[in-house]
Amino acid sequence: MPKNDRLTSDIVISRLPQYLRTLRQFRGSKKTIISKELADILGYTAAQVRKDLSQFGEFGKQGKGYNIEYLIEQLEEILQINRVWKMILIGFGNVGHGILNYYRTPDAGFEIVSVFDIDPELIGREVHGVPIRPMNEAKTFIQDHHIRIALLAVPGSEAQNVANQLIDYGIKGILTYAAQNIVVPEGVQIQYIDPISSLQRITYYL
Amino acid sequence: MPKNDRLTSDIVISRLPQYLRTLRQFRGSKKTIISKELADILGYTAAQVRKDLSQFGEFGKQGKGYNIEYLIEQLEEILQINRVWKMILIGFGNVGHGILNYYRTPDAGFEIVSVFDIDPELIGREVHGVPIRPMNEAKTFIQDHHIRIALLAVPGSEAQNVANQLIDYGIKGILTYAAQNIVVPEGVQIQYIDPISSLQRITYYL
DNA sequence: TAGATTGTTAATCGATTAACAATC
DNA sequence: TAGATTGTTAATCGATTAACAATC
Repeated sequence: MPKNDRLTSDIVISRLPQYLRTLRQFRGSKKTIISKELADILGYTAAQVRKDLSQFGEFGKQGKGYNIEYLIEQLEEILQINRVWKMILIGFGNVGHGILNYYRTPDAGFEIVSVFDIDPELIGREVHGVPIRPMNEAKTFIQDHHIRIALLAVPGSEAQNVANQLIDYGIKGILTYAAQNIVVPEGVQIQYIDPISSLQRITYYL
Repeated sequence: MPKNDRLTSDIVISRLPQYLRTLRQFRGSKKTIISKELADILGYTAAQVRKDLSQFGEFGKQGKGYNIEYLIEQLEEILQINRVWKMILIGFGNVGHGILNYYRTPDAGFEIVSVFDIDPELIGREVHGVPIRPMNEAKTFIQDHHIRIALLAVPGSEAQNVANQLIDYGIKGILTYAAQNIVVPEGVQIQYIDPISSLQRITYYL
């Protein structure tokens, strides 16, 4: 039972997946890890690691550190990834195609169960076992399968419109690959994958 | 001449690409934009937009706002993207394939000029006009073509090793798609594209 | 000129870190 | 038990925001 009361800031949440990823690397090779180790690998301070984790419970043991298996379990529960999330992918152009490929390794607990597009050429096809359906079936599909998460790979000019539709159909989380800001109502989560912005951050320093 | 003396924090830099992207959307439709508009679209405050921009110069006019074309130019200069950056892509599995597709639209000032892989099946092929070369030619290629940026799409277990090599060969900026932390020396920039972490941030709130 | 909005200062807010008592 | 490391408090640091004089 996390003691998080939504007082936890988003910046703390954004570090949890990093802790989890690092812990998984050590899984098997040893049993416990101390805050300083975790911190050094990720470039944080030991105090910050302990502070972040302490927001959700007391997972460590004084003098010993954190049990890796146990902390992984706890983080998976906090992040709600101790199950498989079924997602839909909207748009099957260059980007969408790449995304579908990316998620073929389903180890991560996220699975694309259907693609949607408006191109009649694509509709009805099946790629890597995932069917491509027409956009106008999205509403029914989302509702019938209780889909909460959508991956957006449509042209930037369409992104906001499509997002609005999806939210209307019941989608609560959107991961968009369109380099376009999307405004979402309270209670809907949006995350951006924007390699160009990342590259621009790199070139600034070169 | 930016008055930035490396006192500018990375968090400010990370917002510049967002400002730029938003400005480009408005390009054509109007001549000027005020800080409040820019802020509202991105979910910031007007004060923050003005403060961020003021770190680099006085780009606005009291009573008028910012000339969009001019501000775009300035941001492009600050971010050093008023030219085309030639990049190499390391690894041509599922992920690498998707990445190559992604950068086929070369409007953004970033271009993949060569792919490198170790798979003999792939080496020698050419995809979308981009040749796939053996890893052992990377050093010469990087040095001959003065490549500064590499996209990394190798298995997580290889990421650190390959990054070390690339840095040794002269690479100064790495955008990695591997879900693995990479330690780089001072002066080398690293950015992570990690959709799984982004999804985990989403599921936390669901 | 009057109105609007910038650039910047000072105040506030929040996040990070240092330090240490608690305890494994 | 002695040594190590946690969880947490208090101090510090840095980022955001409010407010306003300067000025287009």
